[in-house]
Amino acid sequence: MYANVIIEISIKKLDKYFVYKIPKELEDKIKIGMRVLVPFNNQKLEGFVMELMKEYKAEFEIKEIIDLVDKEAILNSEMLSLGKYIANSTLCSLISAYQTMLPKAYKANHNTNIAIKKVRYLVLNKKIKEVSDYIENTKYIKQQELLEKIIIEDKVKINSLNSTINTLIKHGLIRIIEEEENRYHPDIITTKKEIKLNEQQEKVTEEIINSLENSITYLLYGITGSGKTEVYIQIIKEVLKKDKTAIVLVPEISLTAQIVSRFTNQFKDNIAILHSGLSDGERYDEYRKIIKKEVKIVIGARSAIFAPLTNLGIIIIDEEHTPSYKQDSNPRYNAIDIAKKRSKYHKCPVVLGSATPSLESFARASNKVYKLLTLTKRAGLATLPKIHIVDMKEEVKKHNFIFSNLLKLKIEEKLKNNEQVILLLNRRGYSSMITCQACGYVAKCPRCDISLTYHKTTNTLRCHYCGFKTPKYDICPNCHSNELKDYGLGTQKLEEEIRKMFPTYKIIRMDADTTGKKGMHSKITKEFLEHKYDILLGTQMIAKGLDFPLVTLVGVINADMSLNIADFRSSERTFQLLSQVSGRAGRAGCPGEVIIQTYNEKHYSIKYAKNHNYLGFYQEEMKLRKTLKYPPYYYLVLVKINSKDYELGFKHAHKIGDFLRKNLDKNTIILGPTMANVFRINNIYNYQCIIKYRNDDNLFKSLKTINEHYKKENKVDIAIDFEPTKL
DNA sequence: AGGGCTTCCCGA
DNA sequence: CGGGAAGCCCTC
Repeated sequence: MYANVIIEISIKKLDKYFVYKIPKELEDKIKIGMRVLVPFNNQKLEGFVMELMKEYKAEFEIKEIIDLVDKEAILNSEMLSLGKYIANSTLCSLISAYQTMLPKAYKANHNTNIAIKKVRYLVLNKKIKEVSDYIENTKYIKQQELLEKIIIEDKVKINSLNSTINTLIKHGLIRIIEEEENRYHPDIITTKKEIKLNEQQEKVTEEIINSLENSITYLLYGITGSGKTEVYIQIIKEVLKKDKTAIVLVPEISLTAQIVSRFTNQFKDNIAILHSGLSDGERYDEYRKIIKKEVKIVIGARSAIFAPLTNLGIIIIDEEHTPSYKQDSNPRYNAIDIAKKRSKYHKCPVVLGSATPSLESFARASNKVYKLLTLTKRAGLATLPKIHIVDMKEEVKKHNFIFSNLLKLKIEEKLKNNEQVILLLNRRGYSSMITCQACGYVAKCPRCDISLTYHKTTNTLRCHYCGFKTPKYDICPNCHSNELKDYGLGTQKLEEEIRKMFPTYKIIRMDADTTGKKGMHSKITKEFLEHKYDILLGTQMIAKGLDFPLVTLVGVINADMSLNIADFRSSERTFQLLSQVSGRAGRAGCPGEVIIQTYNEKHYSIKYAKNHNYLGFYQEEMKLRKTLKYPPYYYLVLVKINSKDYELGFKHAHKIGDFLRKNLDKNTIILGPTMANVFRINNIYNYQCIIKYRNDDNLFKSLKTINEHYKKENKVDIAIDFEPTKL
């Protein structure tokens, strides 16, 4: 017998089947989806068995499989076909598709030693009666204590042996057992008891429950605080009753103790949790719970969509508009896509939930591709917060550069009432750039076309693209004057300013720099929730999914930052961000207020956010998308052409542009090649073509041809991104 | 990816 | 002439 195997090297050139002979003794053990150890060009490598064949004729020498890696296949048939679907639809290598579907513990050459953690316990080896007799007759207190402890607790965990234990074992009174241990124990906060659903929630839940056997995609559009999570929980309860399983996806950043607790309070240990905060070992343990069918619910970030649950009954994707559901590196898959694929396989519904659905999703709901369900009322007694817009152009005249009078006033007021405040500023670091007042010099990254950000806490200048850092200097390297000045506002400077303004209050900053270490994110949110701080300031990571009952004021320091990004989605992103962060204010009964500071107070995404008017925003933005020929009216493909060699990149970018123009439909629009937004990153030059199309039969075939062609090219790298999240 | 083989460049 | 870096090829 022979096997077609894919090799665990994720390189475009090796993206094909290799044939191996199966040794006689492995013939009845080997299965498709198993990992095998094979000889490959003087190396021993791992690979996946993709096909089994009785005969194979070849003009090259066929080598033998060395051994099986697992006893069972680690890719079941659904996963096998999902991987092929990803490879085919995103034009990535098959092996990289499987690698993203599996936890690191199943990958070859994962240098870390991820083993199953075993813990030793002491248990009784004799009847309690005999042990009790022994306790009464022995004179050793240590032995008595230990035996009593075992009697009470059934089993006692030990790290090492000692003479007490050894003696008792020798007497046959106790013995050691080994058990597998799960490393991950999420922080559990006991949350409010089960809330009674309001009429709307009831109706929505019922609608979904009534068609749990169908592969339908629902768009659950529910304003912030309308109790979407409660609806999810009710649906899952129903799914479990049918002995089926559930996947819940949430954005990475909101996968904190808070949301997890909502589910664990309800479903106890019937849940596996998968997110990037876990160590490889913890992740392995969580994953094994799924394989061993110990859990029926999986909650996780993007890649949890691949959880190998069988008999899926529902897939829920919360905050469906979040761009992070699309992976923006190699297998450029979209978790929502995968969800739909799995929903077809399992004949179960997908629920996409959001307070600010993506235009694509809402348009699909309007066209009846998705079934629209709405929640328009906030759960409980909460009302929507009042939103004030502050025109910063006027404030600047009063020399208020960071805080408007109104914001200052309101912060004081809330703090005096012993309430909490959240401030959003979507830029980390201290200031956005360093320039010389004398000669106009701007500090730039030597490897990228981007100016360096000053980080005061480490006194360094950093590049937010490639990670380059250099100590801050006070003398201009160009004209040697000492007139270097920093411009722009980052979270570090904001923190400094607030501390100056409110020295007696406790302030905490949350951004990529303060949450770098494992567990910091949940630590900060937990402590803020416990009111150990009065003000939380941070980047957009504070905007999502968190629920702080004492927060009555949310301030957006500069709403223009996300507006000024050159991307056709910047208005949509701004509207979503403002709506999300506004939702943080005034949840549990006490009314909330939001202050948005901006230089574009007339901009429609700010105006509609002020009035909590999603539909108004949707309609206005859709008009624009239509005239500008952007999604949802057109589909997009981004073709990136990268090279270390400026000239070569240019040449190939044009070659690709010409090829596309020659081969694609005449109604398809091809933009470029142009230099990418940031042309040079880490000394690599980035060119791009953008394709806009509605339907084009030649498109996929042509892109595939390009992709195949550049597998062989070493000096130019291309990446094809279907439905990119940013341009 | 990574190892082996060829090519090419330069010098105490 | 020789060593070492750089480029190129192959992998069932």
